[in-house]
Amino acid sequence: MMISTRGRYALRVVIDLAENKDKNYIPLKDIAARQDISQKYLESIMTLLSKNNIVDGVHGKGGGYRLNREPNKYSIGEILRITEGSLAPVACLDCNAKTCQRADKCKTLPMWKKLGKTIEDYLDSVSIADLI
Amino acid sequence: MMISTRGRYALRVVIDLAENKDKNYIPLKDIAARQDISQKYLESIMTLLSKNNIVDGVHGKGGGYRLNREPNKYSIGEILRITEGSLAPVACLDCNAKTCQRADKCKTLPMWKKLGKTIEDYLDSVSIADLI
DNA sequence: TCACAACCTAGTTGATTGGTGGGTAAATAT
DNA sequence: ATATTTACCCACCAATCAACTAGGTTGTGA
Repeated sequence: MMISTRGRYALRVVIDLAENKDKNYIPLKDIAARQDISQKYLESIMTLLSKNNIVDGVHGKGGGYRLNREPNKYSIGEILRITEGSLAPVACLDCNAKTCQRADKCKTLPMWKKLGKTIEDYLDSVSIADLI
Repeated sequence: MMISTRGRYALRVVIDLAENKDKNYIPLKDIAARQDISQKYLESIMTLLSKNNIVDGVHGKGGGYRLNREPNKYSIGEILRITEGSLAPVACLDCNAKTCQRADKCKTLPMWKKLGKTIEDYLDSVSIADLI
């Protein structure tokens, strides 16, 4: 299992925001209700998305969240990389992994790298607009 | 992170056995030493591989493990599917997952399916012989 | 019958997942 | 002003899993 609920929920939220981008600033309560996801849990995900400039959040009455780009400007890969931390299929490929001392003679490393690139290429090639 | 040490170690063991397939029945002790992996931990992995007909194991003196096919007859996907249980990138795609009631209207499911197929296709296209 | 090696069962430790609870800060409506 | 609404922040928690470890049992060859 590679992608946890954090990443999957984040995608669903961004899609939800994209589908409602005419009415700007949507309160989290509405999204949580529509998507049937715990509002409290979504909060932590939205903070991540907000801090990483995926959405804009506005406090107070009439506030909520809004996309800051057109849906076709979001790739799935970008959102998942933020919420999942990394898309690497094995620990050895994680950017902040200490380099394995077997790396130079490792028979499997090139295969893992190619797998990783295959995954990233696919996820970067699909946009939120493609999913609506 | 998708592939754990179980799957990665399993691949390294099979590669090790493939590289030493002339001298048949190699004790786990030797493999563990060469690969610098805890012998005890490897035991549980080997039992999996043995039960799933990836290797043949023989008890007693002169015993050990041996591949039961040519290296090019093992795909990476087959070995990982056994050791990891599933290669599905999300829980929704796991074969023994209860089908989500949102599935029919889920905007992301087709994308996950395509990602899953991309991953499986790649891993099934590479054989152990390709890694030696 | 001894040594060797696979196989079996049952822990343990630490991290991660998927949350919950209880606030504070900012913006708007009244 | 004040109440209400909303994002945002911090700490905690239960369950699960990963990655081992310990100790024993069974089968095999010399």
